[in-house]
Amino acid sequence: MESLNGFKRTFYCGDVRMDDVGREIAVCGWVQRRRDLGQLIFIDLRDRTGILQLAFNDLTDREVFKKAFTVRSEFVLAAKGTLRERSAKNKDLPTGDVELEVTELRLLAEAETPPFEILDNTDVNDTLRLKYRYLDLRRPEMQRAIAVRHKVVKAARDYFDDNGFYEIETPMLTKSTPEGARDYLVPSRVHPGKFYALPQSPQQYKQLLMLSGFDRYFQIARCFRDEDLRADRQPEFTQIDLEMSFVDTDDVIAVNEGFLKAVFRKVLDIDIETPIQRMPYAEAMARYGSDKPDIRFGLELCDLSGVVKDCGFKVFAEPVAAGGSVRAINVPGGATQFPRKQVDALVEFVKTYGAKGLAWMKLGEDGMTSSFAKFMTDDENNAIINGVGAKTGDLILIVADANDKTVFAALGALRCECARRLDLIKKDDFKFLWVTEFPMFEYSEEEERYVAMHHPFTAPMDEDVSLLESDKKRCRAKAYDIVLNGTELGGGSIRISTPNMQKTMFRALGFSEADAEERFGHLINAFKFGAPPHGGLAYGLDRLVMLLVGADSIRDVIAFPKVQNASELMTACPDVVDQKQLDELDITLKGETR
RNA sequence: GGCCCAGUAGUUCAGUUGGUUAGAACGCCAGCCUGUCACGCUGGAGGUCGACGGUUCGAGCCCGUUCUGGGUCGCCA
Repeated sequence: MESLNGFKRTFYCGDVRMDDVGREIAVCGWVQRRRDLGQLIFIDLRDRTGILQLAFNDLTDREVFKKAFTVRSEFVLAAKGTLRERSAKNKDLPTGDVELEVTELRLLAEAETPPFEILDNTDVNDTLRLKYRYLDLRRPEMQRAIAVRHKVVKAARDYFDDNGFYEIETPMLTKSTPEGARDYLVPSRVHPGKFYALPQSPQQYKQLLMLSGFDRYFQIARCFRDEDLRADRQPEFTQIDLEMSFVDTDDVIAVNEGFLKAVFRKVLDIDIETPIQRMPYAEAMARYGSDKPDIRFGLELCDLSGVVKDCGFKVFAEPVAAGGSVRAINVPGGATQFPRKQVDALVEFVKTYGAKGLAWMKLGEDGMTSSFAKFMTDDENNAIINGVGAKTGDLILIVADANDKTVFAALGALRCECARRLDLIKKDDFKFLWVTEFPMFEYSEEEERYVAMHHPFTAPMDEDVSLLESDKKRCRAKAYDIVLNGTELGGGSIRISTPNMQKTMFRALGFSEADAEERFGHLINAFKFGAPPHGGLAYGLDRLVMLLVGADSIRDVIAFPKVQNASELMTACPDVVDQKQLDELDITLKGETR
């Protein structure tokens, strides 16, 4: 192999054009492909910008040609020569009008045949991709995702700097707070038996920064949550986190609409319309069955509780009587587009969300069929049809449950499933939505108490302060989420900034004063010294990038992601450690673990 | 913790009712080829059918267990 030995690259492969013809240029990169025509060899050289064709001719330069003959896929080359116009052009390639007539070639590294081809649109097993992540990342698609990620971060730094925000780092080794997600714990050598926690978010620190007078803060913050993974959830992820002083909801929203505008302009050259539509949580649930509705398509929910509350069909009447509801989606054209088999699949689909079943009614050309017709009178059936505004050819899908949460969960998911099956979703459409006025509390079956829906530092809406302790179910918070195409991109709130309100909040959550002091004493104490009204928001950077590049999995926008069981296939971590390390940390493992 | 899906050549897949020597494409190797660009042509190598156990005269195929990966419910203040 040869060394660089003074070789200087003058161009990236993807950057050369007709204007550069005649120039002596030098490029470096990996061999995408070699085409051997006998006395001619072409090599496609790839770097992060694209591909440039290198040309070798046995008759013109025998020595260089012989070298090119030994080259294989993924070899690392440096090539110098004169750029010339091609006799046969490739209009599919940005550099397709030109090629490099190589006069000097250096083989910087050989390469074994990779376990999979370095190509876009290859559907290689995830296990293999992740084990050889460094090869997977060579694919142009992945290079683009990582580049977009960089652009978003750069846009964030530029935008927030332009708007008077300071970027401030907060600690990675922090105190464990049992509310919320499970913490990743870090043992302390200096304090045997004690543990740090990796941050789930910089929440408390950024609030303290407001109290310290920094007024506007942002951070590209790594966050950690020891919970199960999903297609859009990793245990280690990145937030674009921000906080502002002397603001109310409208101020935070305005700054963030500016930010989203800037990002979409810089990354996709798309103009987002502002102001972005806002919708209270209650309306989002009622119309879409979700607090992060995808508003690119209709299929809205319809409440049939009033229509069916006295009907003869127990499956409908009883849940209403028990305080639940009966709701429906009307799928236009569904009667013809969903044959019986697909409807059965939808029935199974809603069961995964806890629904006991899915009642359906088809308004076919040749009459009505339904899964419950025999339990209903004609008038009752007609009331349902009129209730949802169905026409001939439509399919009505109904979920009934004594618990509204189940009805919303099932229909909210069903709505999206139907849209997917009917191909109603345009992938390049970006529909933003602010969801506002979230409930302050939600009831935790597991803990048998009300817990903070957002977090315990969220301020209640001014008109609902009196409900904090008297009517938790109806109490709303100054919390808002930014939703894009059915994905929660970010969320935030106006925070509690007075010790009294914070105490009331902890009391409402059922913390004793001692509990609150133990867990959040530093914050309560700090607020005694003058906290400005403040609020902020945090984006999931990974999700934002996912949507910008149209990726289906969050793994495709993270350079080195974890798999479903939270391990990393390339380095095979987590892994066991030496006994010596454990001894230093005063940690004993249960026998069966090792 | 629950449910669903997948695992066959380096890769992506096919493999009929359980039946002779498990196939294709791409990739890889060799030869030929002066304008290719998914080059072409000819030939070749390459398999623990994820693993273990069972049923059977006989298992890639059926059954059980398990491993790996994916999706999802719970969970994710």
